[in-house]
Amino acid sequence: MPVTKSTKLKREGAGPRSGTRLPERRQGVTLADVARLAEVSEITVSRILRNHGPAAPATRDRVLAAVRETGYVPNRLAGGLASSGSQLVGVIVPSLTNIVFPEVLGGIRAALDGSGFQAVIGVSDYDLATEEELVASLLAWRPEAMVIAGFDHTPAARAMLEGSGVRIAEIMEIDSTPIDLAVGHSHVQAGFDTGQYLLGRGYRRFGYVGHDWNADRRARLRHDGLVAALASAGLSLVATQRTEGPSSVAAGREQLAALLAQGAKPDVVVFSNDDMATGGVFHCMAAGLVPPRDLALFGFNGLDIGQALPTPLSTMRSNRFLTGRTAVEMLLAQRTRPTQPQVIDTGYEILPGATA
Amino acid sequence: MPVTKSTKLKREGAGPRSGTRLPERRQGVTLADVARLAEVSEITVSRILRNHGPAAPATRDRVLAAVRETGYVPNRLAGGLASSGSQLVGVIVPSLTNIVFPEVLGGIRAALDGSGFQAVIGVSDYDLATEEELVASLLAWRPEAMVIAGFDHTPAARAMLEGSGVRIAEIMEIDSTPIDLAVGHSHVQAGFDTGQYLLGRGYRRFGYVGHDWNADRRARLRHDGLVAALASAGLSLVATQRTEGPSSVAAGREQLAALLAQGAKPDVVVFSNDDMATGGVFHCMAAGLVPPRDLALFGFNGLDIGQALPTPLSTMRSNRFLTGRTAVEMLLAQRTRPTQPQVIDTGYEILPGATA
DNA sequence: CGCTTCTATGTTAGCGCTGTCATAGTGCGG
DNA sequence: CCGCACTATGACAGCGCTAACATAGAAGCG
Repeated sequence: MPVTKSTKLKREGAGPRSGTRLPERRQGVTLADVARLAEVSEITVSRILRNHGPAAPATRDRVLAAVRETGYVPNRLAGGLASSGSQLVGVIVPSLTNIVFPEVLGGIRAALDGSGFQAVIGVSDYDLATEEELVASLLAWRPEAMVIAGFDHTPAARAMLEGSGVRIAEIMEIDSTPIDLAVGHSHVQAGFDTGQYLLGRGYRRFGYVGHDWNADRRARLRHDGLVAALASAGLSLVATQRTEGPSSVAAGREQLAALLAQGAKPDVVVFSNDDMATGGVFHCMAAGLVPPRDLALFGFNGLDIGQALPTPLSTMRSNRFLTGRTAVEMLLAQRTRPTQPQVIDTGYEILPGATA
Repeated sequence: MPVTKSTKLKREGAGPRSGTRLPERRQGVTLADVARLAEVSEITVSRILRNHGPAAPATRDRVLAAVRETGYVPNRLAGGLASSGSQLVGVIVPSLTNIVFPEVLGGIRAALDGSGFQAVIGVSDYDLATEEELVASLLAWRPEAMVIAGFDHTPAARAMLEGSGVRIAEIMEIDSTPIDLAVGHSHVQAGFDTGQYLLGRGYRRFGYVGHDWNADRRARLRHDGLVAALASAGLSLVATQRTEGPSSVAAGREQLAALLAQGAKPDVVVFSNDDMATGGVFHCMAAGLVPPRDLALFGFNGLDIGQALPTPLSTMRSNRFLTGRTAVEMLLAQRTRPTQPQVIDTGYEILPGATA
C-alpha cells in the first residue's frame, strides 16, 4: 500500500524534516515552513523579511513570530540565485599581516555598513597566480563589485575581471590606467616628494633600505620616484640594501645594519615603509646612533607604531581607510562601468616627525 | 475565464535572454551555453568541471575548450543550492587590526588550502550585537563550518550557532565549555604562569597596565590569573592602570607613564599584551629608564615587534597560527558534531627576552 | 454606483546548477 | 553471441527563493 501522503506530517516546531531516510538532515527550516506556520504564502514571508512591498501589520507580526519560533535563517544561496544579486563585494588584498590592508578593509567595511552588502575577502600572498585563482573563485559568487589591490594581474585574471561586467576598483595606487576605477595615490610622486622634502632639509647622501620588489611593486615605484628626485638634483643613492623577504621590523633593523656596514656613510636613509624604518630606529638605538643627529631616517605609511616611538618617525602618511571607503562608495554609487576609467587620488602628507 | 497560460517563450540560443526588455543582461554565460558549444549535455559539462564521474578524453577536451572560449565562470550560488553544500567556512573575529587575528586567519587559510573550501570572514569590532548579526549573516550562506573567536555570544547568536547543526569551533581560549569544539589556550593559566614566573625571578611589587576589558575578555582572564598567582604568594598588585580604548602602542606608552605617576614604585609591570608592553618600552626609553634594571616589563603574545626591540621584550608566546589551523583541521576531519564538546590546548611558552 | 486606484496577498515560472536514475555503447568470458 | 559489468552520457526533477504578473478587497470619486 502506498505511503500516506497528504497531511504531510506537519513538522511541528523546527527540526529536521523526517523524510523517507535517516531522520537527520542538515538544516531544515525553509520559507515554506515559516509560511505554513504563519498561514500565509511563501512570497508574503519573503516580502516581509525583505521589507519589500506592502504588508498588513497583523500579518507581519504573525510572520515574524513564526520566524522566531522556527529559528528560520534565510538561504542566501537560493535568494541570490533567484534574484541574481548576491549582495556581495569581492575584495582581494595581498596580505592581512601588513597592517595597511586591514586598515583598507576597515574603510571598505565602513562604506558597506548599512548597505546590506557584505565583503568577501581573498588574500593573494603577493602571488599573481593565487590572485588569479581568487578572482575566479570570488567571481563565482557573482559579486556586485570587486575591489582589488594594485594593477598587476595575470592576463587571465584581467580578462575575467573585464569580462565579468561587474564594477572593479583597483586600489592603493594610481600610477597605471585602471580597468574601471582606481583609488589611491601615486607612489612615484610620493617617492619623488620624499626626495624633494629631504633635499630641502639639506640631506645629500641618501641611503635606501627596502624589501622584496617583486611582491611589493608599489615600494619599487616609491624608490623610483625617490631616485628621480635625487637625479633632478644631480645626486644618486650612495648605498642600497634590500631584503628578499617581506617587510618587517626585524628586516629593517638587519638591513640598516648591513647598509651601514657597507661604509658609504649616508646622512639619511629612506626606508621602503614604516615597518622597515621602525627596525631602523631600533638599530640606531642599539648602536648608539641618535637620529637625526647621527643619521636621519624616513619611512612611508604613517603607521601608529612609528608615531609612538620615543622619537616619532619622519614619514609620509597615506590614507588607507579613506581609500577603502572611497572605492566602495564610488562602486556602489554607480552600478555600471563608466565609459572612461576613473581615477581618484586620496593623497598623502608628510609627517615631519623627529628622525629627519 | 482563465488566463492564457502555456507556451512560455522559449529562449532560443545563448546570450542574454531575449525578453521583452533591454538586451543587456548582467552576465550571460551559463552551463547551457558551454554545453551547446561543446555539443554535450549540461550535466556532462558539470561533471567534467568538477572531476566527478567518468568522461572520455575527447569530450573533456571539447568541453574545456568551450569553457575557455566562452569565459564561463560557474555560478556557485546555483551550485551550492543544488548540491546543498557551499564549500564555505564562516569565520568571525573581533578585529583585523590587532595582528593576532590575521595570524589566526593565516592558520585557517593554511588548513583550507587545497580543500576547495573558502573562508568568509566577518569582523565584529569586539561588539556582541555586531557578532550576532554576523552569525546570522554568515549562516545564511550555509557554511559547512564556523570558526568564531571566544565564548562570549548573545543568547540569540548562541541559539543560531547551536541550531544550525554545522560544526562550530570557538577559538583563542579554552576557559569555558564550548558548544562543539574549543581550540586555544587557557588565559587564566597563562596569567597565573606569568605571575609565577616573575615571582620566581624575584619581583614582588607588581604593576598592571591594561586596556578595555569589556571588549577583550581574554585580557581580563589573564589579569585574573596573574592576581591569583600573586595572591598565592600573599601579594597583590601595587598599582593598576587601564585605558578605556583598545590596546595600542601609544596607549601602552601613556598608561605606563600614568601608572608610574601614581607613585607606587613597582619593580615589574605586566601589560595586557605586547602592543601595550612595546609602548611601555618606549616610555622607558623616553624617560631614561633602563629595563629591567630600573623597571621590568612583561607582555603577552610574543609578537615580532616585541622581539625586534633593541631590548627584546619578555613575554609569553601564544600559537595563533597553530590555533587557526588546528581548528579548521578538526572541523573538516569530522563533519558532524561530537557528542561531547572537545577542547584542544595549543599552549604557550615564556619568551625570556631581556626586559624582565 | 460604476470605475479607477490602492493595498494586501497569491500563483506561476524560473534562477543555474547537481543528484538520481535511466540509457546507450563496449569489451569479454563462456 | 548472450548476458554482465563497465563506461560514457543524458533526461528530469528540484534545491529555496524571488520577479512578474494576477487577483481580491477597500477606498476614493464624480
